[in-house]
Amino acid sequence: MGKKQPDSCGLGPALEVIGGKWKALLLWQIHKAPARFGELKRLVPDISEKMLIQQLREMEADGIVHREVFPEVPPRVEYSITEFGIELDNALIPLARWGKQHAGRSDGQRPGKASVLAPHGL
Amino acid sequence: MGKKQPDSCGLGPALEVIGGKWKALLLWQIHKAPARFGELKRLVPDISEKMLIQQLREMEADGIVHREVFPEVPPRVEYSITEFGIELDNALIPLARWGKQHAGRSDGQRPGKASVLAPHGL
DNA sequence: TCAAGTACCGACAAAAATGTAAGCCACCCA
DNA sequence: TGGGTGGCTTACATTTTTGTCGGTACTTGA
Repeated sequence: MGKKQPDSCGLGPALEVIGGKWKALLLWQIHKAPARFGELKRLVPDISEKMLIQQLREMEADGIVHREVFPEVPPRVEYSITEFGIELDNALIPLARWGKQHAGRSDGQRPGKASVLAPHGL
Repeated sequence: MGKKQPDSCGLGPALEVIGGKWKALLLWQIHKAPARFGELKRLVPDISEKMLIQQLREMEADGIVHREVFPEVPPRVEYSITEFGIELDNALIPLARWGKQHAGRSDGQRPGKASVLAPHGL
């Protein structure tokens, strides 16, 4: 396994970084303005703390968000988008536009799809 | 449920249509040339027949691929990309380029991610 | 001393996505 | 009559992802 097929496009790595139920939404929020943990919790009320921190950590590991701890009291941790994340964000714009334009054909959902990917306000 | 948040981007619907382990790869193959069921099976050898047909059906329901049965013998079913699918494909190009450029930072995978999304030659 | 706020961690469980394996039906060829 | 091909369908199992809930550590304020 792990062999690359000769005709691969770049969607694999990209979807690994931005796929899943929450990451796009989080990137979207963070790109609008840096935000702290609790703030994100409020902005995305349906996410559990576990998922929030998990996704943030993965996005940090992937270099698309930056985590900064301010040694204040009470403690403050701020998440902001990186240059790299901005590039990704830009690359997502056409896709977002496509989704926006064609949102609502067979809307609601296809029967049987419970929509783990982005069931929210994406 | 189903309420849209005021500041939604269009990634929700888009990821619903193209997300998951196989769809991008299938769209990629079909966009290169129309293909029949058995052909796709050969082109994407790791996919099970069940997943193949399931994803094709969903993509058909989403209007990005077209299914045509030729009343020949032996039976022939051909899957081709629709106009709508081509638009999606185009919208994916920047993302694919981003992925290609930056594939291989923390490559292999992040620890603990088993990569259900596109573990292949995407 | 007790509650509340901030930013987490981790065991366990539910839910969703994907995989396995078998079978079906119509037809051809031998 | 039997085996092979093509395009599925179905029941069941496994893997992956997401959720629930409780706990930690520190500090301020009542």
